[in-house]
Amino acid sequence: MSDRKVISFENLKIACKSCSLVTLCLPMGLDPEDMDRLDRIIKRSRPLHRGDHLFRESDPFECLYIVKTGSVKTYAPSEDGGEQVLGFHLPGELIGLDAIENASHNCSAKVLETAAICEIPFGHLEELSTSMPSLQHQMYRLLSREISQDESMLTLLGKNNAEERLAAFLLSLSARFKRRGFSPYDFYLSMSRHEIGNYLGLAVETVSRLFTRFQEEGLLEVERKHIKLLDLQRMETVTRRSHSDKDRIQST
Amino acid sequence: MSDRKVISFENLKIACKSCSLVTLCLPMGLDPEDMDRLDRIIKRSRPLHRGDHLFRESDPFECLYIVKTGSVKTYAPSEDGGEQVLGFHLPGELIGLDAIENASHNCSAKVLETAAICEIPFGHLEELSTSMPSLQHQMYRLLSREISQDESMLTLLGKNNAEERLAAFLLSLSARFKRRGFSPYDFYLSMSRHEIGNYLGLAVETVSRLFTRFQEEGLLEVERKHIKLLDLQRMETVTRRSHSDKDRIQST
DNA sequence: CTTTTCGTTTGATCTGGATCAAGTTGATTC
DNA sequence: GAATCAACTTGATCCAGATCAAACGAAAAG
Repeated sequence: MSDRKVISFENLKIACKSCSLVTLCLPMGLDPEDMDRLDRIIKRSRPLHRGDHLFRESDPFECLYIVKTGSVKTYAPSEDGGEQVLGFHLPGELIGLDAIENASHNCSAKVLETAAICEIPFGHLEELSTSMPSLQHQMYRLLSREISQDESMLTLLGKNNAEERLAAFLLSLSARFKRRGFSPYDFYLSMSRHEIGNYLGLAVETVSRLFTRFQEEGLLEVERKHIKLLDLQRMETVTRRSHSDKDRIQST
Repeated sequence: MSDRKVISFENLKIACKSCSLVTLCLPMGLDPEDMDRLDRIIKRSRPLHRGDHLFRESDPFECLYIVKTGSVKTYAPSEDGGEQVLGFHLPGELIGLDAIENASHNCSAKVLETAAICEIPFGHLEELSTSMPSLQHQMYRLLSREISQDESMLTLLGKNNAEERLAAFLLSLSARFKRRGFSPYDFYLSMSRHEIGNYLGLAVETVSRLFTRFQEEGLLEVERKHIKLLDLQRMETVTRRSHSDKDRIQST
């Protein structure tokens, strides 16, 4: 009887080959047959809502997750109730790669905006990649990319001041929205000022003041979560405003 | 004629199965036959000396490197001659994993202490791992571990103050020396104060003052590069001295 | 041996961003 | 509508750690 309902559910469960994310997601570059094989092990859950967890720290590691729609943050909770935000994840991005090693998650993943998620049982994925060199290659690439990203984040936290960090953050979001077919100039933040600050190693107040300052400088317009970047070019230069000649380490 | 020389060179070129690092290195856990297959693609170069580069940023990515003896630092050079130290690498540690994605290195690797290095052509390794599930699994684990480590470094830089960072750094070195059969209490630093500071996002002077302070507090004895940790237990508590209840983010 | 050089230490001062303290603005509930 | 509450903003103050400055010591070079 409730055929319509089933059908509308199924709409969310598009196969990889008909998914708009295919060019920037895990199956990227697989040939149609391989993509089908991968497709068969992927589970597509009903949408999760703001505040829901994909997994929590110390949960047993079963699956990798890919954001299909919506957004997700990952964070490392600390004993005392604090947390370090590790990343914000947009459609097509893979979550959980840091859990492979010790078979349990060492961060938590929480939904920021209602999200459709693809679940990939890692055991199956690993098995599949044994007989599918292109998939194995893709996994190596994605793992490696995650490392590169973490390293540039380390550089950002180690070397850049507050305004450089926020500028870099906004430009990163902008570029990622662009790749996904959204405007790189005009978008909504799915995270709070608090979460941005936490992610960037800054206090909320600093983030807030910087938004105000950037607006005064004509770099952007901001109204709550709504951001309009007015000058990407100039924002780019802000990320290097303090080109610190300091700590050069002379070659030995 | 120079048989002795050849033999002494060959001493450095021990096969994985007779290498003392086998329990914490790439071939860890492979069965003897697989280990031999891996062994055959590994190149063992003559020792490199302080200041030599394994590779530089933007070099084409050909190989992964494993430190066999000595130590190596990796760092991201920036346009203006500065750099961000990304890591210090001890025997058994794999270097270059961040280069897989874009086929060229995005950091540089420089020898700190005369080092024997194993070179692993990545193309061959990837090929091999296609037909060797245990090797593939090991690669996934090592890539994942790198991500975990980078993430805990992000937390350290984002949340911890100067003394917590240095304490954590010393304990990390201590634990890694211990795993390698060296004393966890008594060791030599192969990097300068400057490089430690750079790695931890601190000024040289701060690092120096902290060493002095730790010594005054009876946590360690330091004489130039020589460190004696007197109380690991207490040092552990130093890494959490400021348990900042701040930035809790209430669950939504 | 003396001189240079580079890494390190120590002291004095300065400052970016944290912290503290009020508001303000919207959204949600009653 | 009023009341509550959470997210955000803005201002005032403070401080950890950066920066500046100077000296010291070890090791290398002459």
